[in-house]
Amino acid sequence: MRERRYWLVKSEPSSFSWDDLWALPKRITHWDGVRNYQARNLLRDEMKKGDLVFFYHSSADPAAIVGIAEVVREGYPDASALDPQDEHFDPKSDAANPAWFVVDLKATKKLPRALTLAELRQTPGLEKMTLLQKGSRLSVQPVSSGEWEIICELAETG
DNA sequence: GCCAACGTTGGC
DNA sequence: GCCAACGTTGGC
Repeated sequence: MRERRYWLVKSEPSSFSWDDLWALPKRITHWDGVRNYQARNLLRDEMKKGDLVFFYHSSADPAAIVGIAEVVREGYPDASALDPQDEHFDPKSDAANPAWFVVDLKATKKLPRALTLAELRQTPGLEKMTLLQKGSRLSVQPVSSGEWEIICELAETG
């Protein structure tokens, strides 16, 4: 077993929120619709069962980390890319050689309080966090174990 | 709603 | 392979 790694995924709550995930049977969803190669590589190759994931609300008021999920199934092809009826359909992808991948995420813990982007920016130790880099738009991104601990502690205080 | 930053596309 | 144009993301 490799050591557990940590991640962050973004979702716009107007399309799919933390509460939406929490309300699902088993609180599990396919993390589909990602159409960025860097993020795809993480979904396909790097995110492993048991890894933990911050759930982040983007384009929200306020933008914030709101919960923790766990990877419960590792990378497999994204069916939405193959479905012409789906808004994420990609005509360049095909079943024999899928371009896009998903993992399954299960909501495991709602944070005691939301951690806003503004608060994260003011927190020592998070200066290098991918989320906080200027122009960072990656919707699936790695979080270091140090960053993970700082953020979890922050959620328990204040 | 604005706009900066980024990724992708396509002409050359 | 370069780079301008375009579409998207996402904070403010």
